[in-house]
Amino acid sequence: MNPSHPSADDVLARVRRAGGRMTASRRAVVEALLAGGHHVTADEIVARVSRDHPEVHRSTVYRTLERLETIGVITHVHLGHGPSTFHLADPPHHHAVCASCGAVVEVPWDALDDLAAELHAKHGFELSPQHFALSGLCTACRHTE
Amino acid sequence: MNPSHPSADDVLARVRRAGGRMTASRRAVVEALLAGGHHVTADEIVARVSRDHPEVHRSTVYRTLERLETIGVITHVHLGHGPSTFHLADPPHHHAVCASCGAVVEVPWDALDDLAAELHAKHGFELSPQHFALSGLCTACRHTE
DNA sequence: TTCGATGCAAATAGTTTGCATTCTA
DNA sequence: TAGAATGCAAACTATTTGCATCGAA
Repeated sequence: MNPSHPSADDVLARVRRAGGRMTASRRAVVEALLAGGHHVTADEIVARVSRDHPEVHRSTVYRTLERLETIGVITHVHLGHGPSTFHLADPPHHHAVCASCGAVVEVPWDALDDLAAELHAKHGFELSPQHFALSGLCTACRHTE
Repeated sequence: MNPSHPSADDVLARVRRAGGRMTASRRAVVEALLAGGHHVTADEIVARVSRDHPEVHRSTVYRTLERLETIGVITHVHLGHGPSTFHLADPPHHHAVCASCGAVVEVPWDALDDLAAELHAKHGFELSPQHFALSGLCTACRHTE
């Protein structure tokens, strides 16, 4: 099992271990999540699931994502004004979003170490897994503006 | 005029200079914004405005905030899952929100300088005025958990 | 007297919830 | 066969928009 890209079975096994049940809908959602790439919105998952399982409802997708997040398989991040995006919880990283084209840059977890230290020293604030994206301009957009 | 806390007249003057008109509703919204402290939601402004001017509609509040943001008087930031919060554009600062109690810590603009440099060097990403908050735990909550 | 601003109602996006039913363990 | 999970409809929160009217400059 490759930790950077677990299979649907891996994920469902974790759900079971956490006391959850394994259903067809659940599997469909998990497969859509994994097939959707690094950052997927609930809506993209709904669309993908609907292709093969039109009976699976939006609310089931939301509830499944909530469950997966609770047991730590995924997290969600707000990349902008639109919907949340979900991604596997590992490896931990931050997000920087281009305000112009929307490109998402994944920033290694430890890039914020110094900032975290300063926040802690000066404000007593302990930085924890990033829930909101940093914003700015990516290389391409910086050069065309 | 104290730049850290302009009067309603100051703000309305800027609106006029930008080609906008000065109306009673506009003034009411601006006054509510200034009276509301550092970080106010649109809803808090609506509530405050409604006390003295019940006829002013929510949409007017949103449209006024949009106008103020366009001309650079205010900016808005997403502190969490709820509504956006608005604050005067100066001085520029970032936000760190306690995930437990919701306390907002204002982080000086230059605290992210090193991070900005690293993002730029390694990812070609140019960090720009923060639109999303950092999350973590404030001192008090860190000690009681 | 023009055109920006307003009030209202309705639409929108994203997400959540109550409830009866279904199906896994 | 208990109770977790589902599907559906409806509610909900935050925000935006179309449109006729109003009013500042």
